[in-house]
Amino acid sequence: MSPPRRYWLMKTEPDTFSIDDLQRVGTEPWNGVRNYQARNHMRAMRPGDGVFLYHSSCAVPGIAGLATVASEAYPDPTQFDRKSDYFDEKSTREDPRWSLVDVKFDRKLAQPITLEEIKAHAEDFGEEFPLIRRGNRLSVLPVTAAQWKQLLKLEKRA
DNA sequence: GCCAACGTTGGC
DNA sequence: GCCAACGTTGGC
Repeated sequence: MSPPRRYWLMKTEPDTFSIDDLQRVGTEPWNGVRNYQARNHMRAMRPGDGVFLYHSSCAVPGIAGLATVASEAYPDPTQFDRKSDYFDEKSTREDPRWSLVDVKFDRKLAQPITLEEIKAHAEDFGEEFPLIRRGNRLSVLPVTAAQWKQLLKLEKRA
């Protein structure tokens, strides 16, 4: 029996890598995550899991599109690359510290589900929803099936 | 193991 | 650009 599909939210800065970039490349190895909690969430991902792609640090922060987890977690190659910004001299190939998954483009939302809208419906998501907790900085976070459904209801169809 | 200093994130 | 919140580092 296959495990149930799970859901996640992954942040990206659109100036660096946006939903349009993901659409263009199709599938992207989600490298550069250097936070243990976020890493652990990626290690829990399974191919087929649903992903909200969230644009942060931009004019209108919010969910910009949908994607799918396209691989199991595997070692992030940039941790071994001296020339990479994500190089980690303390990581070894025998015991890699950082993991990533491949993320596959699903669709771009006609209009983003903005952080403002999400906050306005905060009561639908419960107190536990990390995205709208004060000072949240986690770049990869779990979304429950109920939250996934509720959030999609906020989408304005074209 | 505590905690101050520091760096980063991310909304505004 | 500001600043609050948070994670990490390193001295003790």
